[in-house]
Amino acid sequence: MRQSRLFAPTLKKVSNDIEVVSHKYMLRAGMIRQVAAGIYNLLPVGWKVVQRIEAIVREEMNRAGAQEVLMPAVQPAELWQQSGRWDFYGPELLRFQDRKNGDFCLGPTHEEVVVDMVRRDVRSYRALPMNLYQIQTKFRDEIRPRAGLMRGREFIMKDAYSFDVDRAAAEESYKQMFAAYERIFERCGLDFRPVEADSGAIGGSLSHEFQVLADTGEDAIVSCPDCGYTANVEKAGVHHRHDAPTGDAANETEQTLVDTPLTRTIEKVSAFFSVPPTQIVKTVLFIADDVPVAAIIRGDLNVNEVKVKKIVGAEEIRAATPAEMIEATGAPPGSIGPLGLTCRVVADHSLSGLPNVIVGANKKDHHITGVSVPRDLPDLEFVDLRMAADGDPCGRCGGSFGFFRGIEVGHVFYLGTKYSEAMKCTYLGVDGEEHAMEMGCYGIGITRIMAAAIEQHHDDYGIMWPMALAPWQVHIVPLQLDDEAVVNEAERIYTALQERGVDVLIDDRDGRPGVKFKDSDLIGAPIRVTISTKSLAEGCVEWKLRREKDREMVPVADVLAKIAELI
RNA sequence: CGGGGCGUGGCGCAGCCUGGUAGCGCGACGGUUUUGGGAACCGUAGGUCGCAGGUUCGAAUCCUGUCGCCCCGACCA
Repeated sequence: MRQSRLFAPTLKKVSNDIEVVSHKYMLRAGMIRQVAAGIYNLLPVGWKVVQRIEAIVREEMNRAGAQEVLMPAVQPAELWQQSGRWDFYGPELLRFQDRKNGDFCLGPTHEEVVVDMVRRDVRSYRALPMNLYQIQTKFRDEIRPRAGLMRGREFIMKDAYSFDVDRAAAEESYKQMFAAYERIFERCGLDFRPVEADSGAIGGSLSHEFQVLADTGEDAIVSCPDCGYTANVEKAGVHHRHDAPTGDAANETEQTLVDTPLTRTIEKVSAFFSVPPTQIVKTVLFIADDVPVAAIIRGDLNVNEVKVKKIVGAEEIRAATPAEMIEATGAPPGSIGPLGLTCRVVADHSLSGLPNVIVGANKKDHHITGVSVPRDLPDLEFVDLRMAADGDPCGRCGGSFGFFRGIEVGHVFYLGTKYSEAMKCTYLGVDGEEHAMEMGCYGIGITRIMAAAIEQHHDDYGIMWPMALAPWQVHIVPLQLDDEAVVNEAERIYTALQERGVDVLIDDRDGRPGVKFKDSDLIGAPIRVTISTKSLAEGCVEWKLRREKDREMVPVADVLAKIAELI
């Protein structure tokens, strides 16, 4: 590509409130431009990188035996009503009507459509297993899109769906996809971890996220250095060490009702009584499928909503509003507690056996001291409700969790028969009976990979593409365009590389060296070859790798071979 | 959905508090000189100040409403 013709409007500056590196550099390198909140144009450079990622994904998906299809972005409500998600999905699903007032939506995912496609034409166990994938534009009307392509409303996704005869076969498909994903992210040059994840609203029971390590990531992950257990904090099990004091009668004290004005938070209660947060019971009220549930935990810890949801077996869960708290407990936020509640109470292991704690009194601005958990709350069952944090004991082995942040670039789910049953996607088995197909679904955020790659590969000057994702592997930068020798040599290398199938960009613009170097660093091709009057006088060109500081003079005759070594 | 902020030539910003000629830097175009890390000079073009009302002799500036965008939190396959 000739840079004089390239539509890559590079910028020296972007607005001050663009903070995330990948967002900034994609704008500055002229890869993307915003159209609306969370909606972007991909300019030639950005699109080229997307195509690189897509090519890798296709190769590995095909290698894993999946078949590519293309499903529509616009989907009829009817299918979503069949799966039950038309009512369940909420405002993230962008709905609209056609001219005949028929209901439609823009697909945020494609379970419904793919199941419909398969159920129409796949009738026999002989056709299974089957794995169908597509690379397609998704739309999710996110509450708050942010950080450029990191969380857009419209984005490009690879989604795959596997169909199998039984659970064992489905798990085999899952494993194949898992392995394919490892190869894909490896080839993309990303430092990533597969982590155990909550399966969320999409359902199913077995689920892993592929997280790219980055401080700007939105997800929190804990990992145990001892046993290797790695999980999203939403899912991570926390070990219960039995280091809590036992409920000795000798330690037990009388309950006392205390007037505690202005103590709405654990910190304030802690300060009021001059006791550590570990001697306070934190009570959090949730509404699980319209029913209030109180979760209690030691004051220094946080309740994991997802764990509560699982324990009570709810479809949906949310924090209660202040009005709901008063209705359920008689007290506003800050004063609720576990004693005398009529709603269900679930307790974290951390409270087991505690003899002398402070709880909310379920009376505005009052707490009760001297509460003994074994004596006063004898019927509790203790479970793991704790939001995993840095240093917490690993749920598998009790080791100490490390904490890091990640960008979710892939997610694999085992779905079971959730959709196939709801939508009657069945096959005729060897036994001559109809069976619901066992499904899995597997997503990769293509545009998000591009953002994640930049998060991991950049410096103060711009992007440092991994070879596999680079829009161009080689950037040729001739400096003196009025020097025929310089131009000729640059053109010779340019043509030779093209003939060898190398993707190469030549800066044939008549500009000053500084401008060319800045743009080159910004766009981030891995190899830069600078050709100047000075270097040619020695029979050399200047060789510079984007990732490395040093430049090197390389004889003109050796350049092509040297490039071949790296590509 | 709660909190905060911003909409002024293509881009980045000042001006607003205290109403009275719309300004700076970059970019673009023409020219001269330049050419190893975002050049200098001369000249040119380009703005209904997000939109709609209101107050006023007069509104980018004050008031009301509205739309859009950004950030934090909550939310999220």
